[in-house]
Amino acid sequence: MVLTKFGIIKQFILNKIEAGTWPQNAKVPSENELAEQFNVSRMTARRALQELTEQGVLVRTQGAGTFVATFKSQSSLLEINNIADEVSARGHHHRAKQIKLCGVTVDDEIAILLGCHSGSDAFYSEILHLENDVPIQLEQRYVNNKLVPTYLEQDFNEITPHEFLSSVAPLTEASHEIEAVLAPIDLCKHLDIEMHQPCLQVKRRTWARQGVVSVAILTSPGNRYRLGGHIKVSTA
Amino acid sequence: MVLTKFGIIKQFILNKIEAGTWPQNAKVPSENELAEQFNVSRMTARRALQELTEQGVLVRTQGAGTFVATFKSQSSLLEINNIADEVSARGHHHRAKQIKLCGVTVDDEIAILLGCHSGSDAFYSEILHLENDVPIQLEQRYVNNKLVPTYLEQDFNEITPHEFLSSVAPLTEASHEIEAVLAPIDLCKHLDIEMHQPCLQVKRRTWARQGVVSVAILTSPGNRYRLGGHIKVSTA
DNA sequence: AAGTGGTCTAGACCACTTG
DNA sequence: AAGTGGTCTAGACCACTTG
Repeated sequence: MVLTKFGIIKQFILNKIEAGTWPQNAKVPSENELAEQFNVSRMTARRALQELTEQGVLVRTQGAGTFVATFKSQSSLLEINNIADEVSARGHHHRAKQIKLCGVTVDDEIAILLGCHSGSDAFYSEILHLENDVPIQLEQRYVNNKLVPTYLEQDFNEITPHEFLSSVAPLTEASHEIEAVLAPIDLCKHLDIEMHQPCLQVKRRTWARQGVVSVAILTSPGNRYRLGGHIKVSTA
Repeated sequence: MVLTKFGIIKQFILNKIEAGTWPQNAKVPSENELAEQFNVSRMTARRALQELTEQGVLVRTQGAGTFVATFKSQSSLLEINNIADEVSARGHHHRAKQIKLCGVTVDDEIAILLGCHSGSDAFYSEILHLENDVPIQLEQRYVNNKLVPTYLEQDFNEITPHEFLSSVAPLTEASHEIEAVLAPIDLCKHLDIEMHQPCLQVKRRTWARQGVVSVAILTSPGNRYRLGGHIKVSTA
């Protein structure tokens, strides 16, 4: 892995904050100071500060400077994938049932999301998650077969795709879309619900360093599952 | 409002997508093409493409090009409240219609959420948000009458509750619960949907420094609204 | 081989905040 | 007045994908 210059500067800043050297509201070096210190152009130093600001780690004010944010915005969205832990945390029993595990030819939509070509091959898994033996989520997942060549050799009754993927290609990024939908009839059967029952559907794309690892479509009956989150806004 | 050059290019691209000229998966002009067309440097054209990619509007692949994304991220969780800005960002027209604005006696559930006693008084507003005159969200909001005594004097056809509340009691924290539900019949009427239509419902509690400011119940037709988000894990 | 996006430079001018 | 962040330029080299 080749490190970028702005990545090195980001890590430097994160380390200082992590170590407590720069506490909340502390002023961090200016673009010019970082540029000189790391012997890079101002634009490169700027990019490091900019990305940490977008991540909610820093707060910037024109004319005044760049500061460590007061609260770090946290999101439980990152943990959406980890339904096994979530169920366990409620003191309930989690079980996963592998419905499908195979290779597929990807269509246009999935190809773009996975960052591969339409018509190329990928792996596909379909897993039903149960909480105390009640179905709470159907996980349909397309996996990049180049990044995870051993995916089809797993037994997803024993380990969740999320756990397995985390072990071979640690998550670095994720994006989600959350929608309310009516599930198609085959999904209704798996989830043991009526067709008119609203479902929460999360489409999630996950990245590792090497690129897009997988695209998951998570469908849950509206009356058995909800998402929650708590966010603290960085304030001055 | 001073427009930036990259802002003009972003708007140009959004308009093309909006108009259907560039459908999903369509290739958009390259950095060099945009730079020439708008007579700007490549870095400026790049920034427009980059920001739209971060917003989930575009997808980029090195060597291949930039494409219109299949899933459009519509809203990040932090900005759930700010539906007016969100609609404007899509280049659409936002309008709000005040349906109710009154005092109420709170029941047990709302009392707990608002941090007051059951049977005490609070303010209540009901506002319908429209995007290009199509209803996209019904906002039911209970407001702490001690922290915001002037709430009933506002005209929420002119200013959104979020804008008003932000001006008098800046947001410091928020929590959400997201669910898929079937809307009760009166909500269906306001939203102009059939009763069997699944809806995305967000219950949001917001804090200012002084305490809980308000509890909002945001209900949107599943086919007209979705939530999106992108998270980066801190990495080098 | 040509085109694309990813990173980076060394400058510039500006609006803004601070002492 | 000096420093800061915000925007922008006109170049450069690279890794990667496509024909």
